[in-house]
Amino acid sequence: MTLEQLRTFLWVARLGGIRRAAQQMNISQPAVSNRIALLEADLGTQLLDRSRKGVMLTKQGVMLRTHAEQILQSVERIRAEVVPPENMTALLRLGVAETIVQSWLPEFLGRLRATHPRVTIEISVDISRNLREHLFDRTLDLALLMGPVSDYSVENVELPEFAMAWFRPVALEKPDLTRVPVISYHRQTRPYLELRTQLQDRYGNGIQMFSSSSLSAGFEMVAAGLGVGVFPRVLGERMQPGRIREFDPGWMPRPLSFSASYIGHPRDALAARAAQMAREVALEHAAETGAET
Amino acid sequence: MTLEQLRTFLWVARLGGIRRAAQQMNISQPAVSNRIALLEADLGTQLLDRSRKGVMLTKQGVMLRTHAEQILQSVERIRAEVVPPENMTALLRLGVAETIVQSWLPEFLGRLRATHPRVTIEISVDISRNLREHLFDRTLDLALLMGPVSDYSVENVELPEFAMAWFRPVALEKPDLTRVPVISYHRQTRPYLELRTQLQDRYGNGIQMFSSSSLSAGFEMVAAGLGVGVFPRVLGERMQPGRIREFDPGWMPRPLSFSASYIGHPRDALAARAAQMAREVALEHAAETGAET
DNA sequence: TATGTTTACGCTATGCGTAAGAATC
DNA sequence: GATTCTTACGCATAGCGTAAACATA
Repeated sequence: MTLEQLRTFLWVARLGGIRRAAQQMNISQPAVSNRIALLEADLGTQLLDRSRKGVMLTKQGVMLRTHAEQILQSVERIRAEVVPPENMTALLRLGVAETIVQSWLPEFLGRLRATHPRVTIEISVDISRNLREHLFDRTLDLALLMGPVSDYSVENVELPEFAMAWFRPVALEKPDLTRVPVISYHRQTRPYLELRTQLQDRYGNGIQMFSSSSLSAGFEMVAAGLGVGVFPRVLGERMQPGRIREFDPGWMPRPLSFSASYIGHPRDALAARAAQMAREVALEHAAETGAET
Repeated sequence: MTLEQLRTFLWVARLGGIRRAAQQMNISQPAVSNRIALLEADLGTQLLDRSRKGVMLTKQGVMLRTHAEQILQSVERIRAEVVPPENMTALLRLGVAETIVQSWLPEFLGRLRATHPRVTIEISVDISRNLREHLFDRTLDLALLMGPVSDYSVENVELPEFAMAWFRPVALEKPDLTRVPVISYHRQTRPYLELRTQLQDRYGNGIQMFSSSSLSAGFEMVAAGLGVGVFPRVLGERMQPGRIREFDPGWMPRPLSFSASYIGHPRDALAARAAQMAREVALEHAAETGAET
């Protein structure tokens, strides 16, 4: 019995097929078949019922699964507790929503690289909707996104909220929301949809909205006089300084809630640790700027 | 990280030396060095302090040890619970005291072979003193001996006691213990030593004792008229039928207590199971013959 | 035929033992 | 110099991927 055999067996059990497990593990499908066959031979008992659509666990397979999960969890704990962080070698595929990029991501990356210098970090900036998807297909280990991700398999570490604010070009002193376009997040994000609903409730259907998948582009549009913007307050203080102003039309959209989310099963100790670190950095950042909550 | 590496590390930790671990595992000493080196490289941290006299665990080594023991215990549990007994392939090196051989060993072996047909059983019959020793140097997996073995590393499963009795040759109606030799167990066994003390307390130093490392030889000596014997009562009923008689000199030695003993750390699931089975068989046997307790 | 498995087979790289080297008392 | 661990090196083989065969709906 080897740990690779157990790990392979668990992927087969989790994904319900040898082919799928092979794909997940980036090895050939016969290699998985072989590992399972060796494990079965070693234990002298059948673990899988092979059928047309994938595989089912036998009674022994079910029992093995429990133990195997425990074992691999212990292995994870070894990596988390025994290995000094500065020696930890791994790849962390990190997905980040742009709002985070523009506020405290640099501090977070700095801290992460300081404590885990041998960890390679691979960053994808995307809208939360896509980040969530990539979390599920396991092409991301950790996502800093508009959360939480409500799925039983995902662990969410709550991050501080971002208070929203209205921004206008300097020239436009008293914007009339029924006549000026409102610029905000990407069409497929929650804040965009919420904002549209609220605008329609208050001002009817005549409202014109622009959406931008890039925050800085959105701010640029506001600064250029194309309309007013609804963005996190803290970002306005550092983007387009002097070219935009905050204003109060009498109401505010809800603050944006973010989370650091990762797959909890199988547990990735590094992702868990990084998520906690993200929370710490974000809280410190919020305390300094004093504005996010 | 592989299970072999963890197992090897544990032996090094337990025995305090790479050479000793190699000896224990029946592999070359550089092989052990290499496994440890690979494990250290994998975890990116030093696990052992190499010194002149064996090795010491580092802080990380101590932490790893705990987790590794847990992991290998889980592996043991898999073998014990997931594998059907009839498919369990293993070698059980069994040490047995002759008293057991002469009473219920055959039933025990029969049951063991029935439930675990693929397990190879290797039997050594010896006096308990030597069995105990071979348990410690790990050349025995399980010993059925006069117990218990009082050592923190040994698990003892209590077996039914054997009541003792006095036997005489048919011809010698009323033996005088001060004049007739007393025949019993091997010189280095506890019952022999206890018996000698009691005889000296009661009759002074004049007592003559014969000892036999073979029970059947001891009975033969009694039958042949060389002296009286002190042996488990149940054995007298089947050995030398008709040629010996029980008698009562007014006192009895203490009953013999036996145990099924095995090393508890690292735990051997098969030995543990066999020990329980020995207890069951022995209790049934005692109930049938009705004489042992 | 489409899907998912096992079997067959050549090849690479891991990990063994032997033998020699290095360190420590 | 005795003891114990590491390094060096040739070699066997465990386990990989490719390709083909097999099973089942």
